[in-house]
Amino acid sequence: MTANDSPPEDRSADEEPDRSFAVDVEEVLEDADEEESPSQGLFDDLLSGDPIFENKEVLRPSYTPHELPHRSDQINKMATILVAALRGETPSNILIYGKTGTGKTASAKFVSQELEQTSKKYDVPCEVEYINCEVTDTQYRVLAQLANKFIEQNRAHAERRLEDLADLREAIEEGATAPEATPFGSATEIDSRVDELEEELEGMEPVPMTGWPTDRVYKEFFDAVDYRERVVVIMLDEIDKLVEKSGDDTLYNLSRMNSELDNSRVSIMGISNDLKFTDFLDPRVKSSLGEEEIVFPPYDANQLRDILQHRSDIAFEERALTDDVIPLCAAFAAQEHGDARRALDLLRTAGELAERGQAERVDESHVRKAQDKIELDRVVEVVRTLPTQSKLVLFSIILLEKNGVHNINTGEVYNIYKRLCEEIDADVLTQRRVTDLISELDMLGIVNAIVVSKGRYGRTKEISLSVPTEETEAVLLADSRLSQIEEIQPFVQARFDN
DNA sequence: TCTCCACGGGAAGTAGGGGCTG
DNA sequence: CAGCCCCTACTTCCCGTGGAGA
Repeated sequence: MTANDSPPEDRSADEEPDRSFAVDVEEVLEDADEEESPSQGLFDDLLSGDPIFENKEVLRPSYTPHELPHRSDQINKMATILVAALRGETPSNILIYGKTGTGKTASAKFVSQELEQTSKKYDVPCEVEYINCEVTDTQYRVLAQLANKFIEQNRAHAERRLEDLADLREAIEEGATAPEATPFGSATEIDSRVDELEEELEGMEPVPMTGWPTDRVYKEFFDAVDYRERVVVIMLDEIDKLVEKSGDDTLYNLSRMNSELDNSRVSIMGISNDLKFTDFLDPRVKSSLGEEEIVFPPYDANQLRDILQHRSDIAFEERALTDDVIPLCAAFAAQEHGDARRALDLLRTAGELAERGQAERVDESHVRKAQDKIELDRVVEVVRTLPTQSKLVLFSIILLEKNGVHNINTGEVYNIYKRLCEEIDADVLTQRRVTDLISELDMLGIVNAIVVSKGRYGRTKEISLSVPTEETEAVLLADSRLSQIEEIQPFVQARFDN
């Protein structure tokens, strides 16, 4: 991962139709053994049926809709605050709260797009930078990423100026007298300006992703922002993750920047899933960051229905859905705390299942199947990408569960875990560490661990699996290291009998 | 009522890998 | 190269703690 590999131009290419076709091919091949193979070509059958989707992209989470039903209040409030940027003033910092899938990010992105467009229209320098703090979760990385974005922009800016100057220079050389209006009357003045710019360009080297002291990165970022006059809105998505992992230093630094900047103004827009995260903040940061607060309440089933209806009109062919599909998706998602992302996912998956099953229309059964599939996919993905040590811990829990032990406690898990480690020759972690791993599994929703006190017999976590045993075990055993366990399983089991 | 189990969980420290500067 | 710095993954140390049973 290098710092300067973010060419945003690729996006349009990504969205070309043949890409989604490519995905479909994979899915078809994957399922080829399940379906009756037709006598004709592999694809003929699939193409011959009525298509269900008209534009599947609309249902993906990456899609930013042009209209966000039931969010106009929040959007208007954001716009009223951010309009200050277009007047060249510093907008108040904004904190946006709301659970996942309540349209926070979509609304914020929508508003920032509008803001940037309007700023171009009126030629006011105003930029929005989006950072997802779940990915970029340390002060260093946030600063480095911001610094690099601005450095890149500044480079582009300086390069444009250079081109302009070159044009001017050429014009002068061709004999035309430079217009009085230009500040660079003579060729020599242009040359010295060119030299200056080239020197500036030399200084604009990207910040490495690791290695520098943080204050140096901060300085670099600071200079890059202050390079020219503008208002910068920094959008920190999942800001609670950042605070949780690396404290409030980043926010403190960012919020006091304005007092030191000469040319530009910075405004922070924080987006958080967690209503209480400001409790951990320094009071100064808290008050400056929370100048304006906007809450996104969860959608209820009716609102979800509107949203789904809205998108499905674009996404699906006419009459591709039976009447009960959208209400059912909405109801399922409303149970999951009004998560619109989940609702859209459900609808898309249901559509895909119908398409694969070559059904003419999407109906209720597809939605139910989709619900199961999404849950299983999530679990499989999470388990598959677990580090080996966590896999071993999880495997220990599964072994215990399979042997009829319920309300498993930490000690039992640790004993089995130790045996497993010896068998596959892995490092044995301390019990302290293993409890942390169990807590992590709990947070991922793979196991359910509650702390209970058994009086005389101590205090422990009671652990139970919250995912299907067989499927999870299969995923674990697919790991190259864990697969060695398969043969020693009877041995481990024998330990229980004594 | 008091004890004391079997851990939970906070804090601080360490090792090792990556990367920079001079 | 040494001397920094940062990050992750872990260890060590240690101070709780809810409640069954003496």
